[in-house]
Amino acid sequence: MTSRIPDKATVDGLEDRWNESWEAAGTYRFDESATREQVYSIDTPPPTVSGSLHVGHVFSYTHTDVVARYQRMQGREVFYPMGWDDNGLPTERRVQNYYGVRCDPTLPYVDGYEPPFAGGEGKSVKAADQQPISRRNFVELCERLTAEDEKQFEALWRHLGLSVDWSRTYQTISPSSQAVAQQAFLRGLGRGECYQAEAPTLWDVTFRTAVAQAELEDRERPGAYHRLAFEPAADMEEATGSFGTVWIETTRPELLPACVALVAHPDDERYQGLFGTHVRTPLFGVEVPVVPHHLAQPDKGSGIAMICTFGDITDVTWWRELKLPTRPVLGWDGRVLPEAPAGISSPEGLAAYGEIAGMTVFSAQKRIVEMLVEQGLMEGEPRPISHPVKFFEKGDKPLEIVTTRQWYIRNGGTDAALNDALVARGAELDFVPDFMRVRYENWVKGLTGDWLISRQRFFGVPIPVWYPVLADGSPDYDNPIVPSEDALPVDPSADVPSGYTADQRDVPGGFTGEKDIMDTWATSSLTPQIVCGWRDNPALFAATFPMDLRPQGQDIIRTWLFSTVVRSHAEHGTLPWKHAAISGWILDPDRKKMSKSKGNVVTPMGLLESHGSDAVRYWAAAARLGTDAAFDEGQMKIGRRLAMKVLNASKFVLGASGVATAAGSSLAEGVSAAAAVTAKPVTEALDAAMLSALADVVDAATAALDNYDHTKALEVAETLFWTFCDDYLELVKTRAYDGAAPGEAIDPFAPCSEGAASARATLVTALGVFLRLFAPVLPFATEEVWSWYQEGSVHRAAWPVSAPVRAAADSTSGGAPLLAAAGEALSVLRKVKSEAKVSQRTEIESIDLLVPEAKVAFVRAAEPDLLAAGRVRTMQIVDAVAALEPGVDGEAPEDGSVDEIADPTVMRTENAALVTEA
RNA sequence: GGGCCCUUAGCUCAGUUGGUCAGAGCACUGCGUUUACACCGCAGGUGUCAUCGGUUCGAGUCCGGUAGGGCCCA
Repeated sequence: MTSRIPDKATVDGLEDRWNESWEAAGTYRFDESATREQVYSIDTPPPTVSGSLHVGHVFSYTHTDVVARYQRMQGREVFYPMGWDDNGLPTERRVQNYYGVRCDPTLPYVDGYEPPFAGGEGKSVKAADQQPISRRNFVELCERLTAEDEKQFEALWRHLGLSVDWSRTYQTISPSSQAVAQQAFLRGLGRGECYQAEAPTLWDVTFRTAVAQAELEDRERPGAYHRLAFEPAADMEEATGSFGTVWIETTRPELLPACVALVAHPDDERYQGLFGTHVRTPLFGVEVPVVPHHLAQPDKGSGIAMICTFGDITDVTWWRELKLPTRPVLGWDGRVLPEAPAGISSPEGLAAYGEIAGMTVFSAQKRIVEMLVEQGLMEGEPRPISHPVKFFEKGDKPLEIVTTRQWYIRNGGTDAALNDALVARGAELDFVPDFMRVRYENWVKGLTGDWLISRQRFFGVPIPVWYPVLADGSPDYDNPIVPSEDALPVDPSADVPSGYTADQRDVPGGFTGEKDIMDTWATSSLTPQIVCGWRDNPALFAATFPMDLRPQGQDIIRTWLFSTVVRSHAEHGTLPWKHAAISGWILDPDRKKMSKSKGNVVTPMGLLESHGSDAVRYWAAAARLGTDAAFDEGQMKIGRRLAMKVLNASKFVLGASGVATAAGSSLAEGVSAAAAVTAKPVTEALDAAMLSALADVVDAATAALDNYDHTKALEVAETLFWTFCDDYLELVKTRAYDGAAPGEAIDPFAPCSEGAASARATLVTALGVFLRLFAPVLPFATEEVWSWYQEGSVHRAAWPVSAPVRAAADSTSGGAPLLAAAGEALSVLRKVKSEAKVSQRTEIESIDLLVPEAKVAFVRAAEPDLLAAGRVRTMQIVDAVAALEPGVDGEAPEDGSVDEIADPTVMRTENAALVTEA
């Protein structure tokens, strides 16, 4: 072998070598001068850097990379940036635990602050042990940690071989991302899509922030029904005469002071006479009406329930639709408010309230129950149940509902026309696989309110408004002061609005800054605008937007995908992308969704290092979009075997064709040798059949990839490649060597027999096609081979087209069936030796090959190659059907095979005479 | 409670519009020191296509029911 081509091929170590080379050559650099028609743009999901990457990420990002590499080879200029989602609550929590700190916005900034420790990963630090620091110090720590995380993420992605343009990374917290988020917000404010409202809001008491509908999840939690006595008020006694105590059942007796009504189903006969009359709440003695509403469930508890402001979202619906008063009792810390709500006025009521004021929900419930029991207002013991309770998906305490001023974006939750328009956008989008569209539609049609975007947190994009401070010192929320777009990004808590001076902050007649930040989705819903340069690079924006592809997980269709559609629809009146490719989950071998803990045991970098990146990519590419896949290291081993096979088969092809000899002197020689070899005519039927089959595969793989079906593309290429290695190479080996002795270097420019030239042309042509077909999935092994005898990168080479391959093959018909028939014949010749338990090198003195009639011509066409590959001296090819007729083949089977079980559609042998070694 | 996906060989999965669709690979067994490859090659058999009905000349394939698994939403 030459020095260029290693004596012993290996897939190990290719990652670092080629990553350096690609970086140096700018192989994946995006050319900004490209036009929209030339560009293929991908809206890659920015991973949350505060989490860790797991095998699921490797899986889905590989899918996207296969698309990127394919499109690049198709000649598109691929716009494939990578972002980091470092904005938001997950980062805050990680910083708290990693550095043992907590943000206290009232504290001053400390220059040169160093946290108590670093690296407290994994364990959570109790709030009491966290050092309180200023907001600016806290944000600096967030930035410091995310920068570290981002380095590690990039290293992993590079090792995996993602062909992103690493000069185009972005962060969702960067100033330019903030500016985009703020500009989009201000545009929305101008159009009325962004608005603020004082309304009941789902509230996480741990994080003390509002939470959006999309961030909710139900969790089954134990609770208990408490049966409480409501005494009739005067009007009820009058109306009903004898109606006594009304018993209701509730899981939240602590909300009794917030009770504003009782509700029953309008058709519930038990309570017909009560509607419109009043009862008095136990302990607090507040008169509340009994009202009918269809959402009341007659079969739950006693069929009549108390409405509190607010116990759950049904309470909110009742409160709104029935226009009930507001009597909140919980504050944003999750504790009972110090002051009793309006309505409680009796000394007994106020005294009872005093007993629970300031308590947590848990303690308040306990105390209320004690009081109810003492006064005989509760019947029996609490009845334990298990019921679904709303949680913030990242929280661990049940959500409360608190009335606060918040910012919203219209998303069709309150506007039927907008809802229809957004459903129509979903119909316009090409979901891969198509059934994922249903998830989008279900979500959009089921929205019950607009998108709440304000968060009472610290690390995020500030809502870019100020408010005038009125003479009484209160903010004038109705008249926000906005910055100009060219001043963005702004931090209203630090920056001063134009027309004001810093000393006017928070004083009457002055201004006050909005303290809330935006939810992280309010920024990440703008990834197309961020990466495409909407704000600051109009030429780039024109060349890349609307984008071609949004790859993402199915779990965030309702959040990321939908919110991106909402923003693009509002700002640009278009879809943000044409296609949405949805990857499935990785499942444990026991078919459960891969858990975080298990995902961490198998670290992605460990996998890549032990199997090789190409092997792991193969495993990922072998799973279809939208389909859950098993975590299967066996599949990675197969991928590794394929990559090894690519290297070894390539070594053979280049050696037997003589290209390796030329490449040994210089790459340029190798290139011209490959050109010279492939320029020779393909004269042999078997060679033509190989190329014809290959042309079919090129067409099938191309069609599959155009359809985002990387699995099919890989499968067809892989199947033919194994036929190429196992059968075709073996068949033409002898012919291609053209009499060269073992180890003898073949001169690719020297004259050779027509048959050898035909074989060599086919081998080198096929190799070039296979390498390019595999390049998107196995970028390292294919690039390695490409470098042995071709200039430039295989990843910038043109995707193969079938026409020239087919043209080279058209001298003889036969195609794939001929190749298959020759392979089958080779197989039965091998079987003779395998069953005789002798080496495949053993020669066959003579043999009869019984061939189904339809294949006879094919086998004859490949006869010389079969004789050579099978080491057969004389072979009689016989029609298998005719052979069944006694005497037609001239003799009875001598080897004892029985004709009556023979199937004339199956190729087989008879009368084999092996040469016994002396 | 509603929606979506899945159930094919021991395992992981293909099976386009109903008609060679009963398939691949892995695993397993046997053989083999081949002028690419031991991180290898060759040769082997394995299935009531979850289940029950229906449509059809014909059903893994289309329709309905049931059971199990997964996910999403109430």
